Amino acid sequence: MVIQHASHPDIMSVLEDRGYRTTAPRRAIIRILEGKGDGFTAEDISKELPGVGRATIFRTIKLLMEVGVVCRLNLVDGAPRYSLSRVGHHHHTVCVRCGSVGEFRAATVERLMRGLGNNIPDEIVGHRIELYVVCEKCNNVEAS
Amino acid sequence: MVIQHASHPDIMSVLEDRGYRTTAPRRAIIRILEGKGDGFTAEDISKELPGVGRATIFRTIKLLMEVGVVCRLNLVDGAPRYSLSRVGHHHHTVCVRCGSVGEFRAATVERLMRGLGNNIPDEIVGHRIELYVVCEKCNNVEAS
DNA sequence: TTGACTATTGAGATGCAATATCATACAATC
DNA sequence: GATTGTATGATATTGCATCTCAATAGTCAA
Repeated sequence: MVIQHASHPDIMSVLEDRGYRTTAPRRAIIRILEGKGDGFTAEDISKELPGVGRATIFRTIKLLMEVGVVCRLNLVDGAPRYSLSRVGHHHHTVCVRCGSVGEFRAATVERLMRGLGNNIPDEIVGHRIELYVVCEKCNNVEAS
Repeated sequence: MVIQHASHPDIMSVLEDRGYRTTAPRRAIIRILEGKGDGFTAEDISKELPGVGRATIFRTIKLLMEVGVVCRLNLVDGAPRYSLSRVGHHHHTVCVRCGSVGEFRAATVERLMRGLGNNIPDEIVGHRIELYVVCEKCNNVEAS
């Protein structure tokens, strides 16, 4: 169930297919993203690409969200975090110790959500789940 | 399952029990909160209480979150919204049309979350669920 | 009740992420 | 290579929230 190393299609070509232009800043940003783990911030990218304007970073991230390649997490504290969507629909785990972010998906969750529709008067059109966890790494540190 | 009019204990006395002082600004803010529906913003309150400083609004909201009376929603767009926690643990519905916020809780959700623990390597310490819906009101408007 | 102690407040400055503006640069197409 | 319109970058600006610090006001003991 945990998503580990599923590869994603070439992100740049996804943009091209939608008629967006291939530009150097976009390629640079995407290259960074592909190298990063989940849970990066816009600031992270900006630091690694001092030659690229802030606005372009945000614009590109927004673009990538629109095409479904990147998704955004609104954590309670700190700056919003972004992560690559290696699969279409998924949810996130957030480590309360180190802040690392992971992805997961589970069919049971989706079934449950559909079932909830019978119990509330509103029409459900989407959902979002975040699991707060202590990740393996932090758990091991604690144990040692 | 839907939480409708469950009453909450006197909020001010919750603060008093924790040793916080009973002050006029706090009473004013709490009175506003009690009259409001779910999903208000800090700005809403600030507008209704021009005599109270912004900092105090935010400080008081923060305080109420700490004692568990108010909870915060990080929506994708717009300002963060707050709502009274009429019950301890619950989740929110957010109408994608009008932005209204509701609360719900369901035992099945909680059971499911516990079950998920067996499927991911991390230790689950909490969770958060948001349902995006078209609320009854908006649905009716659409139908007419 | 009075006074002292200390939490709390308010006005404005400040921090920080994100967006808007707009002249310029450049990718795509012919 | 010329043309056209998208994309960019520097900067100003917005928006939410917090910090600062002197002044205010709750609380408690006497």
